[in-house]
Amino acid sequence: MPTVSSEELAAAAGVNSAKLRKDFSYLGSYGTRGVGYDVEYLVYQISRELGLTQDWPVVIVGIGNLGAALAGYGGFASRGFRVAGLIDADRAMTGKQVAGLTVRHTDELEPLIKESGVSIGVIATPAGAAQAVCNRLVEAGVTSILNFAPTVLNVPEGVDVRKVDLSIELQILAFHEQRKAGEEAELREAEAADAVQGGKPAADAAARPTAAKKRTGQGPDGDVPAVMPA
Amino acid sequence: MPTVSSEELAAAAGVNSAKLRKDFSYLGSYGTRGVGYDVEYLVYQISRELGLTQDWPVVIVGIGNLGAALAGYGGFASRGFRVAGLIDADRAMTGKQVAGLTVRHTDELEPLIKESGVSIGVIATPAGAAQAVCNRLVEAGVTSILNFAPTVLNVPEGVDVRKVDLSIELQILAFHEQRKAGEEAELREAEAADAVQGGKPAADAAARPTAAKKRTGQGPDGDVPAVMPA
DNA sequence: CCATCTTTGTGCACGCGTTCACAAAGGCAT
DNA sequence: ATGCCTTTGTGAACGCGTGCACAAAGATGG
Ligand SMILES: NC(=O)c1ccc[n+]([C@@H]2O[C@H](COP(=O)([O-])OP(=O)(O)OC[C@H]3O[C@@H](n4cnc5c(N)ncnc54)[C@H](O)[C@@H]3O)[C@@H](O)[C@H]2O)c1
Ligand SMILES: NC(=O)c1ccc[n+]([C@@H]2O[C@H](COP(=O)([O-])OP(=O)(O)OC[C@H]3O[C@@H](n4cnc5c(N)ncnc54)[C@H](O)[C@@H]3O)[C@@H](O)[C@H]2O)c1
Repeated sequence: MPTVSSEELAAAAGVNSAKLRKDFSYLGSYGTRGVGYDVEYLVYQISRELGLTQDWPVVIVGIGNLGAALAGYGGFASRGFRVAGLIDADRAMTGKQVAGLTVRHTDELEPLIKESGVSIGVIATPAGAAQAVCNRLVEAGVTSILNFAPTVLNVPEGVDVRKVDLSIELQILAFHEQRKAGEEAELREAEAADAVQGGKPAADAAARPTAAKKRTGQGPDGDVPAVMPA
Repeated sequence: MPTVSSEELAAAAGVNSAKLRKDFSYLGSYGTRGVGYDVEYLVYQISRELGLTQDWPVVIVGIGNLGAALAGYGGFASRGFRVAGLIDADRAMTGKQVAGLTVRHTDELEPLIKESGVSIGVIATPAGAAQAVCNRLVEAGVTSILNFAPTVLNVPEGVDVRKVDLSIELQILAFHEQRKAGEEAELREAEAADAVQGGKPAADAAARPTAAKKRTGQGPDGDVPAVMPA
């Protein structure tokens, strides 16, 4: 398959083809009208733009359950990331082999960063230690941080932080789950109310009516979730 | 601290106070003008709205490095999530204790979900197995899925999927990192160009001029990242 | 060489989330 | 009781991303 059209790519990615073309247009005009995009060339251009053609050394701090899993994760290497070092404060951990790498003590954090030219740090320590670790990383020259600890990190301007909070991910799912349950209950209510005509409940459920529209005064304080955007 | 103002909360969270008030208003009018919000009451209302007052049983499928870390993570229980069961396809894993729970074989997936009333599933299997696992989860009644495998899952309508892709998180950081480097380089160029007057480089850097504005024709194909929104 | 057909690149409009700004509400001191 | 001061709740405006629709471009066949 030497070329692809924006339509095909959009269908595969589940997005609008116009959006996809507009996004590509920011990278330049790499397509050929009437034909589509040259796959190989496009992959290269996107890779280059995303920085995948570079080698990014990364340091992981906090080699506990999560840190160890991350250290051994093969999916990083394939995207151009290389684990340059593993750091832990626990002396018992120091020197141990994790995923083929030797765990080094926190004391060696700064020299490691400077020697390896690390600019991306991953924090997988307990929440209490995260800010202190963050400060040391930034001080040593790290300008991008991926934070797994459930804390908001304060960093100087010019430093990027991305936070991955798995509890919040689950909470978001639970929130929608609760809403789904509430909608269903309300639907059943409505069904029972006008049970005169034999409606098509399945079709109604699929049509997703804007249920729970207004706070229905049924509980003392409204046990049904309020309506908010998205 | 019995009450807080929207201004205080907004500062702590790093958002606009008007946005925060408008968000709260979707839950109802729980504030008192001239005073602020009653902390205890607000916490309860938000918890209830988010579904934190409920108990959410969760099943984790794929007890490898990541799955085991998740199983042992204490941060879930504190938000109302309870690991109802651990599932793995590897017979060697079956029966083993992980984080105080016994790993059960994939055969027991359906009965586990039905017995425990699980509606949220976590997929931590290799990418190749993810879709099959997803299908079985959905078939058994799970309507929310947290997916760690680097694959796009196809699910029927009414099922929510959230995907956590750690490689993409790193890629986003690397992308900004690359852009920062490009901006700096361009800044140094500009500095060298009008080095006639002794400017204040530090202040300039802080002001973050919209550098890299247009594709500067310096490389054969532009080695500087293009400009795109956000 | 011209006509036709496909697909790109993009101007424009729409919709939604965010922010501004202010009237209304309530506490509190006099 | 009255007036002042603080803070909420929200209408209106703004900005930005998304999607529509189409002209321009280029390939392809006659
Ligand atoms: N395990 C999970 O699945 C999971 C999920 C979501 C979030 N998290 C978060 O990730 C972080 C780590 O989780 P975990 O389960 O791996 O915890 P863990 O206790 O297993 O590991 C923490 C590690 O950090 C090390 N450490 C402590 N202080 C340090 C410091 N100042 N410098 C360097 N290393 C230090 C400890 O020695 C330990 O090895 C926690 O903040 C946790 O909330 C974990
Ligand atoms: N380890 C990480 O830090 C990390 C980071 C990002 C993403 N991921 C992704 O998470 C997934 C798991 O990663 P891992 O490092 O834990 O891998 P792993 O190989 O250590 O664990 C995978 C586990 O899944 C089990 N499994 C395989 N097929 C199964 C099936 N059909 N049903 C049930 N269980 C099955 C295996 O027996 C194994 O125990 C992968 O998709 C990986 O790409 C992992």
